[in-house]
Amino acid sequence: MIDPRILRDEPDRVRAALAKRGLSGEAVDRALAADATRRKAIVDFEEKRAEQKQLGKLIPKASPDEKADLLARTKALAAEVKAAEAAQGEAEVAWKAALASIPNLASEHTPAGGEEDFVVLEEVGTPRDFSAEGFEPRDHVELGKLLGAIDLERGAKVSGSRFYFLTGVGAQLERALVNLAMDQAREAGFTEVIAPSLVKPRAMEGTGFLDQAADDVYRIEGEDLFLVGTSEVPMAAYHSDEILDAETLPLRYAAFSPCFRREAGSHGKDTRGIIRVHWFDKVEMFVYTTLDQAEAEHQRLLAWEKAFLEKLELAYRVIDVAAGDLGPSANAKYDCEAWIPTQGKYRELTSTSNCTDFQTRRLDIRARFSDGEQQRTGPIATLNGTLCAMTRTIVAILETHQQADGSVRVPAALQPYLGGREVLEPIVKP
RNA sequence: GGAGGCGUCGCCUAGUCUGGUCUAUGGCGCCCGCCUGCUAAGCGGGUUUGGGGCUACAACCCCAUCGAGGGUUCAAAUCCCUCCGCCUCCGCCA
Repeated sequence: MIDPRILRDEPDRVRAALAKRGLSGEAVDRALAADATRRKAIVDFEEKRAEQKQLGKLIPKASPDEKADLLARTKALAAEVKAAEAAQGEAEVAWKAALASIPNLASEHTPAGGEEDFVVLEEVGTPRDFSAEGFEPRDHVELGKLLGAIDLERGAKVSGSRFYFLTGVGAQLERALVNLAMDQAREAGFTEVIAPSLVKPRAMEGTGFLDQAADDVYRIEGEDLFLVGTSEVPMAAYHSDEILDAETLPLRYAAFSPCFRREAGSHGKDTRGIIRVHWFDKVEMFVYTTLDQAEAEHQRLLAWEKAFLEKLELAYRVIDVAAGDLGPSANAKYDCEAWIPTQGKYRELTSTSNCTDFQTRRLDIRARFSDGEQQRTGPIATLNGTLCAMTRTIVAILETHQQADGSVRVPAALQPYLGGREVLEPIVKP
C-alpha cells in the first residue's frame, strides 16, 4: 500500500499518479473519507476505554455502597466500549481496503498510458540476419525436436496444453542456465536461495498478486495455499513482520523456484512452443534496500540482467514499461526483450521492478535506522528482477544460435556449464 | 495422522492454579549520565511495537499490545473456545 501520509497531505499527487495509469481518482476520495471515519472511531473508543479503566480501578477499593453504584455505571459503559471497539475495527478494515485499492505511484520517468506506450531505452546487439546467411531459421519447437530437447506432445499428454518436458540437452541446458545465473548472482554478492513455491494468502496479498492478477494465480483446492507465479512472492514475504537492521541493507537474494501461471485471458496467445507455459523455472533477484537507494538499485538490477543476456550473446532491447502496465506494486519497471528470429520481434525475457515501500508496508517490514544518536524505524523498499526464466531463455538461445544443419552453437560463457560442449548436435536428422 | 508439553515488551525469566495491588518482575545486553589517570567495577536513569491527540515526523498525554482471533466478566497475561508456531514421543514417508 502507499504511504498514508502522502495520501493525506498530497491527495492530488496520488490522483495524478492514478491518471497516469489510466485510472480515476475516485479511490483517493474513498480512502480519505475512510481515514476520517477511522480516526474519529479511534478517538471515540479510546475515550470510552480510558473512562472504563478509571472506574475499574476504583472497584476493588470501594466500600460496599460505592461498589454497587460503580458496578452499575461501569456495566453500562462496558456495552458502549464494546460497540466503540467494534466500530473502530470496522473503520480500520474499511480504511485498509480503500488504501489497498490504490496502486503504487508511478515514477517520474515512467511513461503514461498502457501496454503499447512503453519507451525503448536502448537496443543491444544486432538481430541475426538469416536471409544473408542463406537459410530459413527453424523455430524452437522444431529445434527442440531435432535436438531431443523439448517434448511438447508428451507434455500435453501428461499435463495438458502449455506443458512440456525438457529432455536430454534441454534438461542439461536448464541446469546449465540455473548454475550460470546462480554463479553470477553469488559473485555479485547475492545470497542463493531455493524458495517454496506454495505460499499462504498473506504472501500473495502482500505482493499485490491478488489484486489485478488474481485470475492468473493457482489455488490449492481445500487448502489455504497458492502456487506462486514468481519467487518474488516468497522472497518478499521472507522478512514479513520483521524489523531489519538498516546496517545490513541491502539484502540481496537470488532465488530459484518453479513458477506457475494460469495464463487466464491469454487463450490463443503464444500457443506454440514454450514461450507461454503454465509452469517454468526461474532464478529471480530480490532486494531489500533503503528508499534512498531504491532507484540506484533498480539500475543495478537492470545492469545484472543485461550482463546475463550478453553472456548468452543475445540481441535485445530494454523498454521502460508504461504506468498502466506496471502491476499494482511497481513504481517503475524495465523489461529486457530478446530478439526471437522466427517471430521477427523482441519478446520479454526479463523484467525488473522497483516496488519502493508498497510491498513492505503490506507485509509489515521495516528497518531500524540510527541517525546519529536517535533511533527510528522506517519503511524500506523491495525490488525484484528476473535473472533467468528458463523456458524463454532456452527459446532465445536455440533460435538465435542455430545453424543451417539444425545444430545450435553454445555461447562461450555457457560452455563450461555444459561440459565444455561448443555445439548441440541434432539427434534426429533434419 | 495420534499423544503430550510450550509460546511473556532484544535474549533469558517471575507472574497463570487462587481474575483487580500487573502502570508485567528480575537478570543479561544495549543507550545516557555520574564517578574515575585510562579501562574495568560501582552508582543513577532509560531501553517493545503500532496507533491517536497536540504538533516541528521533538517533548508531552492517551489507547492498544503477554503467539493470533473470539468468548465469559464491571474487570483477563491469568478462566473458556478456535487457530497458528515450536519442542518431545509414536505412526508414515523423500
